[in-house]
Order: sequence, then C-alpha cells, then structure tokens
Amino acid sequence: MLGLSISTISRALKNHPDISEKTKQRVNELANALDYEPNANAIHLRTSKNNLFGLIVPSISNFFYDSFIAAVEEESRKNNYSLLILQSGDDATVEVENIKLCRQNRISGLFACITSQTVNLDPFLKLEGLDIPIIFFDKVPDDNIYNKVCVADALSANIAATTILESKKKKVLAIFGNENLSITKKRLAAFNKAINKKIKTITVHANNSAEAELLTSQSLKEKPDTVFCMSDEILTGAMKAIQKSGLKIPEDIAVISISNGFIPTLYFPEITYVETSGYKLGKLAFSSMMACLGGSTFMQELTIESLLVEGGSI
Amino acid sequence: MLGLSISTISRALKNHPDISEKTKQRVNELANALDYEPNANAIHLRTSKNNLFGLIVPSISNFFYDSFIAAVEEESRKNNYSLLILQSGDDATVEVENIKLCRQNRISGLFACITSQTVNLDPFLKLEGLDIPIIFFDKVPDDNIYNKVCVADALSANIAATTILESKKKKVLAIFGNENLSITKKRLAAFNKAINKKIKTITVHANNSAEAELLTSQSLKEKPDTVFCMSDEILTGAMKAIQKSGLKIPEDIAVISISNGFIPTLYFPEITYVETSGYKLGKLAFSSMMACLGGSTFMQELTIESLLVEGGSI
DNA sequence: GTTTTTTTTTCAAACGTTTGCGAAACGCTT
DNA sequence: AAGCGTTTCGCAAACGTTTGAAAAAAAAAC
Repeated sequence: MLGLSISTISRALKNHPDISEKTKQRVNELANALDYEPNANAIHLRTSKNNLFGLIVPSISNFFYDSFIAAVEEESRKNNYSLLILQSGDDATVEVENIKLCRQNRISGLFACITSQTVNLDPFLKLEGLDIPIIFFDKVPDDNIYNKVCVADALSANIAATTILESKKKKVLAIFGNENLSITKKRLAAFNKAINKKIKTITVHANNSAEAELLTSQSLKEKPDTVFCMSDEILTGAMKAIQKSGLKIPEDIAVISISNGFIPTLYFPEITYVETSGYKLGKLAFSSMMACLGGSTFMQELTIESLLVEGGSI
Repeated sequence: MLGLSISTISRALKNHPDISEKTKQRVNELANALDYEPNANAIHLRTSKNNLFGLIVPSISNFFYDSFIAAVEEESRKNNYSLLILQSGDDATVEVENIKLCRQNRISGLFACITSQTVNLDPFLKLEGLDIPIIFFDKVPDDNIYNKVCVADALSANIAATTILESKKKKVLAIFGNENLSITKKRLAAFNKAINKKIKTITVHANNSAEAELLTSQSLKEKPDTVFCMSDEILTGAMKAIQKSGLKIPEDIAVISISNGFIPTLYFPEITYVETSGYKLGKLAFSSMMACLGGSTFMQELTIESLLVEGGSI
C-alpha cells in the first residue's frame, strides 16, 4: 500500500535507525489505521522463544490455587509472558497429557503442582532436559534435585502449636488431612514436636470437609478446649460441627487454623490462623522462575514466611 | 538421520497413504526415541488457526469466576483448544491491553466479563470485525447485539422473593451490590416486582463485603425478620453482622441468598440459596462458543436455570 | 529392451516476522 | 564525470510445518 518492502515496514515499526523519519511516520499511520497487530506465532516461531509459561494445577477452583494463579498471572502479564493454565484434576494421566501440551507449545517454563498419585517424574525430567525450568509448588516431589516453593509447613504448624500452648489450653483436638500427603506429614510432625506432650492431644485425620465435620462432632464429646485445623478445607468442616454443637468461640472452645486467609474471616469471631498465602507463594514462584531463566541453575526449596493472624477465636 | 526428506517425515507421522508402511515405522520409531513433539507455533502459523481461546475476567481469585474458568478450561482441553486467561483487575485500561494481547495471539474466540467501568466496547467490536466470536459472560454489555451467557438474574431474584413471601415473612432487609451494574439492576427490579410491596422491604446497596456487614449491622436495628443477599460477597458480610448480633438463624432472623453454592454450606444451619453456578455457566459459555465457531451468527442471551437449594436458614 | 503403470519420495511454496548483507539513490567533493 | 560517503531501502534466508505437484524409483506390461 505504501510501495515499500516488507523489511522496510518491519524496521519502521521497530523504530530502526536505518529508516527515515518520514517513512516511519507514514508506516505508523497506516499501521494504526489498519489496526495492525504483529502475529505472535510468527514472532515466536522465528525467535524460537515463546514468551509463555505453563501452569499445571489440580483444580483452578480452589481456596488456595486460585490466588496462586492470580499472582502468577499478574506477574506474567507484567513481564510480557502469557500463561497456559491446565488442570490435572489430580489425575496423573491428565498430568502427562498436559505436560505434552506444554512441550508442543514450547513453553519457556513450567509451574507445577503434582497430583497425589504422581510417582513417575520422567515427563517432568524430559522438560528439564530441554532446558525448560520447572518450579514445583505446594505439592512437590520429595527429592532435593528440584526447584520448589512451598508454604512453611513445619513452621506454621509450630506457630499454631506454640500459640495454643501460650494460651494455657489443656486439651487440643488436632485435625489433619490425608496422612499420605507429605504436607500432612510435615505439619503433623512439627505440631507434635512443638506440643511435646505438654498437653493432651486428640489427633484425627480427615480426607475432606465432611469427614472433618463428622470427626469433630464425635471428638467434641471428649471436651477439648481447643481445635486445631491443618487447612481451610478441614476448618470449614470443623466449624460446622462447632456451630452445630452450640459451643461459643472462644469461651467454650478455641479454634486455630492454618489457612490461605479467606475462610477464617467469614466467621464471627474471625478465626485466628497461621497464614499460608497462595498469592505470596505465586509471587515467590514467579521470581524463582525468573531467576532460573536468568541463568541460575541452583536447585533449592524456598518457603514463604508464615505469620499468625489474630482473629478472636483463641 | 534416516536419509528421508522433511516432507516424507511429515507424511509418515500423519499416517499419509502415500508413505510405505516400512518407512512409517522407521519414522515413528525414531520420533518416539527423540521425543518429538510438533511445534504448535509453526502449525498455527501455517494454518492461520490458533486453537486458542482468550478469557478475560476481573479476577481469577473469586467465588464465582474460578469455577467458571474451571469449566471452560476443562472443555477447552477436551476439544483441543488452549486457554489464555487474563485478569483485568476490573480496570478498563488493562482490559484493553488484554484484548490487544488476544489479538496478537490470534485467538479463535474470546470469553469476556467486562469491567464495571467499561463504557467503550470498540476494542471488542474490532475483534468481532475480524470474525473472532465473543461470548460475554456474567457482567455483560446492555445491548442486544452480542452473544451473552448469564445467570438468570431476574428469575433467581424472583425465586428468592417468592420463597420469602411463601414463608410468611413480614419485613425483609434486601442487600444489593453496586447499583450501576446491570446485574444489580436486574436482580433489584425482579425482586421488587415479586415482592410487590406485599411486605415491608429495606433496600440497601453495598459495594463489598465490609460495606454489607456495616449496612446489615445498622439495618438490623429496624428488626427485619429476613435478610436477602444478592451475592456471595454480600452474604459473607451480612453473615458476620448477624453472627455478631447474636441472632439465631432461622428463629430470630431468616437468611436467603443468591449464590454459586459454596459459601452457604459453610454455615450452620446452611444458608438457603438460589443457585447460580459458575461451573454450569462456563459449560454453557463454551457450547455457545462452539456454536459460533460452527457458523451460527445468531446473537442471543442465554441463561442458566436457577434452582432453590434449601439450607435451614429460612 | 522399451514403454507404461504404480509406488515412493522430494521440491517448492506458504504462513508472518526479523535481520545481515548488498544495492540503489542522492549529495558532495575533487 | 568520476569517486566517495550517506542515507534509505530491498533481497533472501530462517524459524517448523503442510501439501500440491513433480520427479524418481520400482514394478509391471508389452
């Protein structure tokens, strides 16, 4: 349309010094008029650089992961990366499919939360073989040869236990999740270590909110003066049982939880919790990713600080 | 490596009849050994078809949108589409940036929830000018020239109001959101129409959960026997005020809400709500998108059914 | 042994962009 | 008018894939 070659147009749009101001102006005007937008695919193909991150998560619709994703999306966009979000549904087969999709899309890096069934890490290792950094988050492999970002499981359980001890409680009902998960093991171990048998502890394991409700309701008969919940999911179950029982918080029973921060604020009084923020974890994961892309090859497990947020429940 | 040309390889991998079985086998074996994955960018560039949907949402971390996204992601993956999720942060400027990003990525279609400030729909119209279908969801433009999927705002408000009337309540506190949003207008209009001044109604507008709490707490002085909440966000605020007041549900005060379904189950008794499922809306949006891509040019507003889910709060 | 048919493979172009290199076009100096 | 320096631009290749058309190789027919 302007009687110019494609290369001149390209240079004009990129403000290349070879091109005269007059030409640049003509080109830019027409480009605006035509609403020209460069084809990202062509650029990626040419540069073999696909400013794209993959993110594999069991479920988007979740207390914790949605805020993690929100943080990663925010940072990605700011840094000119796109984000390919995939749900595994906690299914290892789907997880492998998703990794394949990531490879086909030539992602620059992957954020991954493994499924509870994942045993074979080969698909992930293949990615790393292709120099695609992986940041595992939340549910991570055990080995120390990966980059991982996690909530400070041990520390947060410790803070919760310490808080209970400091408030002179005598008998605590401690509700944990599935005992096979490493997150459960870590929190359980740290909690018990901190309590150190100084007070009586009833420990139960619930796989979901409904089980937590049932177990709480049964355990209340043993008259604990405090309930500790390992996670938001468990807290929701326990709270229903407590509300049903008619016990007043914190007079009749104290409650303390480890949480992302949203659920505890729904109740009155608000529940005191040790914060494990998905949002902060997302930010940490992103900066860890950028460090990898910047050339860092050091593998490490990073954790986000835990802090006690006082509600009025203890 | 096999002494074959690139085109032979391509055809062999695609099981083209021109290629001999022997060659196909050799090619496939090597492809497997090398973990070959086709470059999605090259394919997209060549075909000018980018199996990619854009999805713009105010925030991923939200009661409702996360389940909407979960549904769309699930369907997209099943149908061999990828999903580019972008948050607008309810900021119209960011929204425009995001649309630009979508254009650069040559998306095949867009799912969009507009910000509360969006007045200029031109950026969206340009997409449609490029034959990129847009499915607006939840917060949608007013005009009837777009494809929209919404929760049945009028119907759900009507169901809630009818339920209140049927349970012989005398005075209802009705809490709505920002009065500029079309969703608020619709629900408010339908609610008032159904109540039809048969009982006394206190109407207030809250922009967020904290405001809802404050307004509820003030309005309780007027001794309503029922609280209606337009959304989950408002429900959480209202519930805190009610819990704080010490009023018993449903004896002292009844509660009914319009909700995605999760929050009402956190309380005891569970809150009776009219369900507006983000997940179902996501599924509907996706099928609507596929219809557009299938050639349908008919613009329409679709709604998902609403149904009353009984808790014990009224 | 030559032609025809069939099978198998390669060539070349295209998608949109970038960029090193080379080439016009112009003005200026001799 | 020849030489030189600048400024401004175009050519061509490359990224990885697909595909119509052509070519080569093999097999069959005479």
